[in-house]
Amino acid sequence: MSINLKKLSEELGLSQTTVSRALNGYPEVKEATRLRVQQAADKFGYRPNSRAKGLATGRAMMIGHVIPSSTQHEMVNPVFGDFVGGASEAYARYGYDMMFTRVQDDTEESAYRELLAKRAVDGVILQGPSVNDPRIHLLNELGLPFVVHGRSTGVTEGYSWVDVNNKRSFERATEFLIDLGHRRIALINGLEQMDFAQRRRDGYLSALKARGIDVDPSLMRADEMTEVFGHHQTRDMLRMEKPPTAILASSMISAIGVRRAIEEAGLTMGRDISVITHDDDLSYLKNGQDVPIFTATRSSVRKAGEIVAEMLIERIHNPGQAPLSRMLEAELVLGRSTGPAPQGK
Amino acid sequence: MSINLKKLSEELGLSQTTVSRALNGYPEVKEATRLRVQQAADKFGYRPNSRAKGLATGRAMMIGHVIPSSTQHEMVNPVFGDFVGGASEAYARYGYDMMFTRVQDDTEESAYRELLAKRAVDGVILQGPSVNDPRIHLLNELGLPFVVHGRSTGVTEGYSWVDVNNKRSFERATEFLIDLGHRRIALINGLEQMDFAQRRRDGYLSALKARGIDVDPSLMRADEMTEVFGHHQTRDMLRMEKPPTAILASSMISAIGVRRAIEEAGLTMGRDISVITHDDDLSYLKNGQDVPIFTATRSSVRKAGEIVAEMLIERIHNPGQAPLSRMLEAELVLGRSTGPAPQGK
DNA sequence: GTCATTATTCAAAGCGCTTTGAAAAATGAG
DNA sequence: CTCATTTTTCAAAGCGCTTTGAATAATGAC
Repeated sequence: MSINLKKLSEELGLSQTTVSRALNGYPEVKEATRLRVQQAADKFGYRPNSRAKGLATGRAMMIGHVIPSSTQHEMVNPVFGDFVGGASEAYARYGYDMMFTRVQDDTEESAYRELLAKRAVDGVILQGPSVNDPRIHLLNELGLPFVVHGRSTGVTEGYSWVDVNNKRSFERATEFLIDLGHRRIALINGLEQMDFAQRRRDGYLSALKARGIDVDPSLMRADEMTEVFGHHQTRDMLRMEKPPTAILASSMISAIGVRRAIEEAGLTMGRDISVITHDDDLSYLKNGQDVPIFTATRSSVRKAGEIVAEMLIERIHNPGQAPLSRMLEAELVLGRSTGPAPQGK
Repeated sequence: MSINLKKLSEELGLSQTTVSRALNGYPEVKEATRLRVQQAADKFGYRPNSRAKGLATGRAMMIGHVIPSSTQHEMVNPVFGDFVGGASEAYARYGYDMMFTRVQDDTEESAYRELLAKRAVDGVILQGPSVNDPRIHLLNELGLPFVVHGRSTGVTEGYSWVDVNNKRSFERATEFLIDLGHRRIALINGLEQMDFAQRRRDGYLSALKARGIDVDPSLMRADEMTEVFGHHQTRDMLRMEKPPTAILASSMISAIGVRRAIEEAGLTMGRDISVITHDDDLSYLKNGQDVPIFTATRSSVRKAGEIVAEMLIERIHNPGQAPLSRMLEAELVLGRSTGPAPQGK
């Protein structure tokens, strides 16, 4: 079988204690010995068995991500890869690995309990929080370190989070459209129970209200943010008696569908109808090269993943410390999808 | 601290042996005892510590995925989420978890060695193989069970794989375009060193050759399959003296860019210029609802993930067995993006 | 050269589980 | 009621590491 600590120490004529200490950088070992040990370890390609090490230290050096299987689109979704990419960047820096557990939606709670009981992870990241997300209370109760990507309206107890200022960014986007003269502004949002969707709607409504513009519920659509959804809703709204002159979309993917519907209707985006989308700055779906295709509220989800991961590691290393939080501001980038509201409409 | 086997067995007045056996379904324990143990375990929410269990059994119940950090777009890419979603579905069925390790590109080899030496995983999945991928030899040498998603041209030793018949599907797509009267057919492919890109090109070339159509190298473009890339290359080609009348794209994402460029040029897709794309059948990026947007070679990458995972588990459970393989045929779905070649062009 | 310090090294216990080999309990044939 | 068999349970070893408390070696003051 492969080399282990016992064999390595026999090979060196040293005790396991000394070899272990040498490799883990403890001060009570002679520099010359440490060097000798190090070289032998390299030579034999020795790596401590992670399970044995974890058992002895009580630390798994592993971060858990729990993926409910039903919420296919919101989780196994376009941002997933980039978010995970950012997070894993941070994990790698601190020597952590990441683990995914897939669960049936109704067993998500027990999945967390199990993760803790099995001592499989040192902490978890909670993705895609809904309004009043019950998982937060559960995790607090369990005492398992966690950080939420997003927030959960309605939850009163403390928790650590990293979130984009969704309300502010959609408020700004809406104001911008109003300034351009738009009055009939549609919102193509993500699933209503998702917290981010709620906040974006709040921002949208708050801007309309501040400018005294009536809210038309038929201009507000919400569902999973697929391309098809964006297309479908836009086509539908363009057939209305008084169609919107501007559309606010919650993701680039749905915005692409919006664009498709606009063009199918023989209209031109940015002239006949304006579009602003949220842009997660995905690596494979850049918003154009020099000039952005869409005017957008931009915030890198990859960066967010990195920050979330770093915060979690911080919390794992300093348990008992008060919850942390970090608000990220989205930037409003101007593209070619917006223009003055057409006259006489 | 939390409950463990020792405490549980004390609680029950039984030995650890019996409790362990009862929970693991061994036959040499009285049914009444098993029931009593089971109930107590449930009551206390007992779960065996996975690291201790792994140490004792020598099995990690964990599958590894190694993600090279440079290949951002090809790995942290749109299909990543769906592929992983499918795989995790299969893992869950067999009680495995999945683990991701992020590595610097130049340390990928040592990452595998380390994974093995640390005994952190029972097997790994190799994603995104290039032509002559050196990782295959490495993994064979290490004796770590693995399955490749895709194949690697040039590698002569045996290995298990699951792949789409990329050559055949692009051959068919090209033939289809030729049948429609197209003669200047462009190929907007993925990175050249990727094996799938190579095979698709082969299929494309083979169809052209079979019909005696000259190959124009200026119509063949290859790079990371982003939206921007599809757009850029298409715009570029449309400005040629003799622009293509049809375009073959390697992914929906680039096809969306292709479409954007076509429309920006004032042309209509399906009439002025035909497009066929490969469609991974992503959950958030369906190719239209009833009528597909694009004529496409379709093959679910989610399904592929599931098959790959299942094959890997099979190999883990039966080591030493001859390599397995599975070829998936893509289906050619007809959408609105293709039509007869325009006359006089 | 001696003895108190300090620097190194070591043996053994412990992390929480599985599993081997042995012991105890139950069963049944006679 | 015995004694051989079969069931059921148990004590202890082992998985590969870290870490405690003790032992040994090196150092330096006198």
